[in-house]
Amino acid sequence: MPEDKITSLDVARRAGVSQSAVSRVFSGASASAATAEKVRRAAEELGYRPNPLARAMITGKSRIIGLVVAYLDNQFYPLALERLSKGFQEQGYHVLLFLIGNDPDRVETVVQEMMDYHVDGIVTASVALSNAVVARCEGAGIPVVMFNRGQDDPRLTEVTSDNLAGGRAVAQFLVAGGHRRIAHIAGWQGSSTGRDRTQGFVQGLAAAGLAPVVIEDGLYSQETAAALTRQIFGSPDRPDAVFVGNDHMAFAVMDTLRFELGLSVPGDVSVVGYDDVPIAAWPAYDLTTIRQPVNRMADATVEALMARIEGDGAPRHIRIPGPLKIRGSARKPKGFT
Amino acid sequence: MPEDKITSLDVARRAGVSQSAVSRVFSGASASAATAEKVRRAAEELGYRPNPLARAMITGKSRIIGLVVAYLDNQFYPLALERLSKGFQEQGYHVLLFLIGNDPDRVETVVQEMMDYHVDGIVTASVALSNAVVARCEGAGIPVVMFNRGQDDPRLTEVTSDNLAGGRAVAQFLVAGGHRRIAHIAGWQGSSTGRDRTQGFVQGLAAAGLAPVVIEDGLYSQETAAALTRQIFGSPDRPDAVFVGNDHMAFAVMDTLRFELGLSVPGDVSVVGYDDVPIAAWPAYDLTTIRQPVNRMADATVEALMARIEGDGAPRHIRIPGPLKIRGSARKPKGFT
DNA sequence: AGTCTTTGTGCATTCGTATGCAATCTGGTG
DNA sequence: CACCAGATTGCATACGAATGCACAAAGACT
Repeated sequence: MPEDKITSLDVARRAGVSQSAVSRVFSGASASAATAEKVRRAAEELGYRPNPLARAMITGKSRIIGLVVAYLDNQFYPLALERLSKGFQEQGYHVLLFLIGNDPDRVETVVQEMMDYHVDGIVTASVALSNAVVARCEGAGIPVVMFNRGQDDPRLTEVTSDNLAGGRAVAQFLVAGGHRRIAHIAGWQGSSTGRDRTQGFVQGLAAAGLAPVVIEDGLYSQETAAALTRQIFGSPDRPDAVFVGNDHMAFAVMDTLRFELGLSVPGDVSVVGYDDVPIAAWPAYDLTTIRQPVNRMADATVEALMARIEGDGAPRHIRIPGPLKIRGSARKPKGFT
Repeated sequence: MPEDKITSLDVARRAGVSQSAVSRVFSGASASAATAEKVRRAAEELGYRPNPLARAMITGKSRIIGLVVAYLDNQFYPLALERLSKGFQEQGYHVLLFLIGNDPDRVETVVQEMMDYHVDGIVTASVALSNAVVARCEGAGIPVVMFNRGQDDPRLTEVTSDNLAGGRAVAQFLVAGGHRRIAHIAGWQGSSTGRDRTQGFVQGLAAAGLAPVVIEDGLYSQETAAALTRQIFGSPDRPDAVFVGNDHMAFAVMDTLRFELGLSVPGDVSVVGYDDVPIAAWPAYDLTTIRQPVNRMADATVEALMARIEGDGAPRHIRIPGPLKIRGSARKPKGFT
């Protein structure tokens, strides 16, 4: 098994053809059946594999996708990452992963590094992009798709679920359940998802002539959510329902309600989340929530990025609807199932 | 802001030096202070950044690490991934991520693809490697570190927690708690972690003159674990304690015990897990478990791989101890806290 | 049979950086 | 002031594959 650095030239020699012939066979350009056969055989025997780095240098296409994620501690992101990664691999691309925490400066650095590697495209998951960064990618001809975040930039492709509609659906559901004193521990208001869910929710309540008795920003943090829960539900005139900006915070809210405040869910308080991560279906939580279709969102992301790389397609804003998933953490209105 | 393809030659011209001078300044080779200054200034003005692909072609070093993971649905892995990724980034390396599910053939393919990209090193997380694959990496001079899995191959560096000791600790704890009828829903016996934990556990019980009343392979699957729970704890002469091969299965076990079988944990059954993922600390589970120090394991992995890339250091087997984390899901022996 | 296409092939060059070698320069020393 | 060691620098080439161009071969057609 010959292992050391077989180049196209080696193959060419063995097949009795020129190096360019080998290149053409492997890059799909025209070649006669006879030549192709000889080349393939020789390549097989030598264990030749084209060097993607060399190829990238000439063509400018690396077949690498840059993937930027802030954190992985919300189950939604590992799942998205999994699907995205597999999707790109199926398309013959590879994934260069960057985890940046929430340091906005890191984004700059990281985008720069991706451009150094001549990535063919970039996916950002729940990461905001400054105008300068977007402009730079645009200038370099690198398409960018934002996953699960929107910023209304016409140069960007965005894939989100319909957070506005989701928020509204939660409002309707809680109202239909007879709740009138409803609190909202919101998703981080610095993010489009957080804002949209809140906005939809407020609209939905308004349509019923109601308003949240309290709105606080949970910052997508379990600690913050737990603290807010103590504050909001610590007194006797507490609300009897709460819409929480994502599932992970909702779990913290439920735990705090049940194990610290001794309240029953949904007996004393109805809780609704957002995401429908797998944990939401675990019996311990059995959380009513809006389903974000991760897989469909990831697939759409892959598809959209591929389209932009191939050249077809302008930036689009893709919004995927997410149904309400009714479970046991919130009082069920009659007629709902 | 000049954005298009600035090369070292452009910088050279502007700085009035040769291209090689530029190269030397950026690759840390010798250069006079004056030249370096001129070059840096010119580079700065032009917005020049060295092309890592071109560099990789010459040097054979890509500064890319290949990272292979099977799944991300056990919270342990996203956390590991996060830490590993950040660690490598701090060292100036980049991470090419491969998710392979549990298809053993994918490993072959994926390793081949990593070698195509001339990765400087490979980390596999909970993935078994065939001898052929190990040999090929060895032959290509690419160091491999296995994270959280061992296969006693002297050519490989492995980082695991001390699963044997962990299993033993669980046995001692349960015995000290007065349990005598103890079941074991094991981690996948096709993995070293699963086998070692089981072996340690059995040894630990044996030391007290006991043996598990039943051992079944939970395959690291929640569905399987739930099904086994029904089977094992469905009859009146059920065990009063169970050691589960990892936390994620333990959550399913607890849910099944409580919500399907109507049993109390730890009242009727003590449950102990393995990993101490963050969810284990959530009040709904409050799971007693063996802590796998993810961060320390990841740091050790980065460090070990770096060492091997730099050339120093032979393959090592690194075993990091993991303490028992006592919470509320298992009866506490007197004297333990 | 002769000319025009079409298809396939090889030659030479290119991508952007690193590096061996030889030439030049620097400063120190006798 | 001449000379030498050491430090810098530029030149040319290499890494491995892709591609424009010119040319050769094969087929199409009158």
